[in-house]
Amino acid sequence: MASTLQAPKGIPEYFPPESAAFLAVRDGLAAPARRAGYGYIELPVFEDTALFVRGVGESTDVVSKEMYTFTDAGNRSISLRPEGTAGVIRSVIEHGMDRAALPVKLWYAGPFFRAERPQHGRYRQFHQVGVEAVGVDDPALDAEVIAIGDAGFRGLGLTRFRLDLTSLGDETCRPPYRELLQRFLAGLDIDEDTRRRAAINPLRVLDDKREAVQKQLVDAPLMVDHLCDACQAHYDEVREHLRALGVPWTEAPRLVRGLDYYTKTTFEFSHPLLGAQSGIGGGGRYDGLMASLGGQPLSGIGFGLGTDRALLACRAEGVEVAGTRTVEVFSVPIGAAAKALLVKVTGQLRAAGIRADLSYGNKGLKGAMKGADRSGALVTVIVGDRDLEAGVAQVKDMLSGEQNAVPLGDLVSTVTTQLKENHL
RNA sequence: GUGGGCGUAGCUCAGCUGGUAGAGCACCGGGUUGUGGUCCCGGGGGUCGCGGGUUCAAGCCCCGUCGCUCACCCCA
Repeated sequence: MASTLQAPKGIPEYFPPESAAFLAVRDGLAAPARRAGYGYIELPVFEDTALFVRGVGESTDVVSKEMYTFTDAGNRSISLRPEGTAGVIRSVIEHGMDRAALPVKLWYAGPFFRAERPQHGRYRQFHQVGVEAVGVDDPALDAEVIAIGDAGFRGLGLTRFRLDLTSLGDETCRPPYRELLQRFLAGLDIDEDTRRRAAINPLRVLDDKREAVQKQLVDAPLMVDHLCDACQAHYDEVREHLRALGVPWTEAPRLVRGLDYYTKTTFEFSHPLLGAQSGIGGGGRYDGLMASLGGQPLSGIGFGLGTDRALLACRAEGVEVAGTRTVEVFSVPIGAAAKALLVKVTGQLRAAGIRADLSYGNKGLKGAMKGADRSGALVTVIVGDRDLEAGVAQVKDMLSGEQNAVPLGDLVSTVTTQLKENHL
């Protein structure tokens, strides 16, 4: 704080001990996807700006104002990735993944960047865990993706999140609905800004937060009442599978997405304890994206889950996501000869798969024991000249306080068994 | 991008109507020259976010700025 150098605005940093929870959340969110046969994909953090422009379209100020865009040394326009789907689809097309067995099922995790004004749960660098299932337009796959998201949050111990679900129709039924909605909105008493939105992205008006606007929208036509037969059947089947999978949801006919390429199934996970930025994940099916990026006209479905917000949700619910104990055995040397020995022993313990640490800095015994205590170790190994002469080490159980002399030759095996017997 | 609140030790915060900084926790050391977690004693730590202004005097008042925060906006 006294330093003049600080992290860029709006970027959360995770460091010990809290960073353990971040890792646990990230891995916990990804676990269900891995169990469901999704393969990991590692993508660039920046891409050709055109990828996002084409993917997102120019409908809102998302592209113009909220992307980190710069020109590189080769005079290329580059943007830090603001989301994951476009990059995944680009990679699928570029490497011909869609020419093998379908669906292509992928998961990813990493940082994303948006130049927004920060607030609780909204950061300029944030993290998402996402999946994409490309190439098969099967309602059962929609249900799988949604169930994976649900399982991710549930696996963390979260119980208070909700899942909103709806269908946005497709190229057959959405255009006529859109016109119908626009005609309805034209008759309302709304301000200039909203009128402009109604022209560009009428569905967005449906989730306007202002009560005065919402009051006028009670009789607004809803997409779910105007689905074509194919979309209706698709949506019905998704819900059937979700029921079978035991995933609870809420019908949310006013749930919208900002982008045109979203079709049919659309969903969002949110958490009531997070304030204004309550969305912890969301996704849906996209029919138009792949073709618009130059690939085959294949459908896909995916989601992005917010790692940072999921972590905030865990805190808000009081869910403990990561164990605090990082070390099992802590070694305390008294004197140089003992240190030389315990450096070696610590290496042997680690090689045996035990989390081991030792007291550095030639601390006094008392200080070193404090370090042992703080490390959370279950067992402490203490060695001084007296022990070296006798050919033993003192092995202390930190919970009971019991301490025994163990022949140096048996040290690693004794510690191993003691850990197993007492604490596993 | 717009508006409100906040910014004092590593952390959480106190500091009355302006009189040149405190607590708890944490950290280090001692009580216990080979033993932690409790207790007692002591210690190190602060350009009071930063810059400017008002004043004899600013942590406190004013302006700007950076950051955090809550909301708007937006939300791929």
